[in-house]
Amino acid sequence: MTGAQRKTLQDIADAAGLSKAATSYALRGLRGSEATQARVRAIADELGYSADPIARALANGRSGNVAIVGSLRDLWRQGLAVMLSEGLRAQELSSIIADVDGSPQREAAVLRSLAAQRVDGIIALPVDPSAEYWTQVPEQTRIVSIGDALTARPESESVLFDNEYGVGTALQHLADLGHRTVGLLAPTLPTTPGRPAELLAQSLGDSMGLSVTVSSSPSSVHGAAHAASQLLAGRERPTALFCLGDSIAFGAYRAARDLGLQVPADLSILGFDDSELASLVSPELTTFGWDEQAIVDAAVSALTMPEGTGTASGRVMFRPIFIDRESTAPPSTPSAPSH
Amino acid sequence: MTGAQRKTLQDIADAAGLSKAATSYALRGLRGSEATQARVRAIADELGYSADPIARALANGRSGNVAIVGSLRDLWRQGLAVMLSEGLRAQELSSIIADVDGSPQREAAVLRSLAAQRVDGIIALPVDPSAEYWTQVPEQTRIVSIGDALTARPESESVLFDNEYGVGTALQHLADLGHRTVGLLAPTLPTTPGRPAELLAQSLGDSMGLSVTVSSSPSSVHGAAHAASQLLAGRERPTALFCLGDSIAFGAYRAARDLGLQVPADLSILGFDDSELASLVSPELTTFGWDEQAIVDAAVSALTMPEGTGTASGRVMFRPIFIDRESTAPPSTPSAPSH
DNA sequence: ACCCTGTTGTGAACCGGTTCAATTAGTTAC
DNA sequence: GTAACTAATTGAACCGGTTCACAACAGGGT
Repeated sequence: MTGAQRKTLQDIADAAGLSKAATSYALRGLRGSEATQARVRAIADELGYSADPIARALANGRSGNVAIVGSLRDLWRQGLAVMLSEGLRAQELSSIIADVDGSPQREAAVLRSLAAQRVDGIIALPVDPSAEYWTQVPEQTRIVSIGDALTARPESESVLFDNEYGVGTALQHLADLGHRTVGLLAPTLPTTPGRPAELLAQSLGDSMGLSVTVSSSPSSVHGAAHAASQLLAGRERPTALFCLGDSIAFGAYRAARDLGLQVPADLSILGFDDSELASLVSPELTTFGWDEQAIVDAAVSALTMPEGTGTASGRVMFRPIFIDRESTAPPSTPSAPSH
Repeated sequence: MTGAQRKTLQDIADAAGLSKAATSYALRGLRGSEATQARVRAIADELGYSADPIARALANGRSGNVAIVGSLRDLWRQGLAVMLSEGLRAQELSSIIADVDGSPQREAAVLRSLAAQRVDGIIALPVDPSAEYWTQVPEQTRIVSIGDALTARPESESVLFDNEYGVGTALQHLADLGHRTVGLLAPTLPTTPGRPAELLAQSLGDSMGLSVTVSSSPSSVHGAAHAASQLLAGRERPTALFCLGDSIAFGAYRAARDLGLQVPADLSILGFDDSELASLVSPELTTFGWDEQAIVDAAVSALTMPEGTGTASGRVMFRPIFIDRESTAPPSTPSAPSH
């Protein structure tokens, strides 16, 4: 039934008694009288015409598809990737999702292969934001990075997270509850030198009189459980755990359960990146959420925005939203003075 | 630094002292002597040439990108979508992910808009597999559907799930434990008439002497909690709940907790679609898992496979894998005879 | 009338590949 | 030595749009 041949620009031109050129201009409203434009437009959608994106892409040099690259291991990023793809689709852009699985080597490789694909934009959830390889992609390919700015590419735009605010409120919350020693579980991000969040936590903790022990953990529930139990097995057991990622927090729950610790009575757990499951586990996880849709919109519009519009600095910052649920409480034993 | 202009086919031709045509053939190994082919190939990658996918697409009429459409609400499908996108990328195919959010109307609309995009393949996780609108997409666009075959498009290939086996093992497991009345929570899928799983459960349950009450539930944790508590509030409270989807199962946990029921002592819960979180909740969820990678590979190869290769029927079937954890147990009170 | 400017419309070239039909070179056969 | 056939190579057309440079024509001003 769908046997009708695709209509081409020439078909419309013929039907309108105009040249290809005039028709092309008219359809895009670039030239010709109002009357002609309307007439051509009418004919076009009467015949069910729509321009072939491929031909158009070839002619004007842009492919119309962008890549979403980064480490998509955890649920949060995975969801974000899907939302981004959706958001781009709304702008008539196709997307390629490339999971680099947490490895800078793969990230570099993917970037290289992307060059051949002629993507005309990249949204990155960078594994290694300070890597040099980000300069390998041609300058005219716009890059928007989410989470961290690309140090090697200062002209690229970024959507940042206000970690200072997040870490600050988290530690303040714990300090207010009376905790004195807290453990911080940060995701393992290979090569990235100087993780801002950890450093922030150390200095902010200091100023609040908290002793913060930092430990890194894979983003998987199992890996995190392992990392958490090691942290809890230390001689000065922290009374609260601040987990940079809900998956890690879930791992911490498991570790607590394995060690026979009650949450939040014996151990407070604080998450990050509110997931749908956060309110499911028992006790419900106190965590930080994001306005994901806003983040996606910001990233998409940063990518599609004409040159240098928007914020002067080329960066937008989002604040996490504190969601106080049930997994934090004052420490049961007032943090003993050393031993 | 990356200032070098893109190499075009003509550049290679010049460097090799051949015509554009000869070069094109040689690069693809379609014509010319072995020697020439090798030489051209060498020159090409010495100059760092790679064919522009857009120009190629225009010339041979296929766009090289496929769409992944369907309801991507739950974590499982979301993860699958990302894996599919990855799998397609490995075959040099870009993908467009379109979430239709569970609405057949949106599904129809998305399909319509996809036609304009000239996708040359679709992988569907159909909301309404029996809808007529699947015939709207041109026949030459290959469709692979996952989960349900498209009744309106018998020629399309499908990757199916062996529900009979899954439901059978699930009910058998519950029957063996001594349960007599079980509730089935199936996801709400609007318009889909005659949900096979429900029917299956009814008849299989009959043959095992089980009384199965079917109820539908949204796939979100909250919605499911609501649906579950309604089911549990019925006068003949089931002693076990079989949830078609882990998210629903998590909702059931929450409902049980709200009602003060112990899992699995007072209520057994059985999930479906093993998620990473299944082993996290307490007690760990007994559920069914899938070999997702195999499913993805099957779908991708069904899409890329040349005409009519593969299974004669055009369908592959996967069996869920039973994962026995902690959330099922014999019913505490032997299922009372009515009241 | 005449020049100037501004708008509408046009043919042709172009984007970067693929493919057809025709030409040229290279073998083998008699 | 030449007919006969196969393999290598090529120019030109094509895919379906966009864009440039220029022609045709309108109205305004003096």
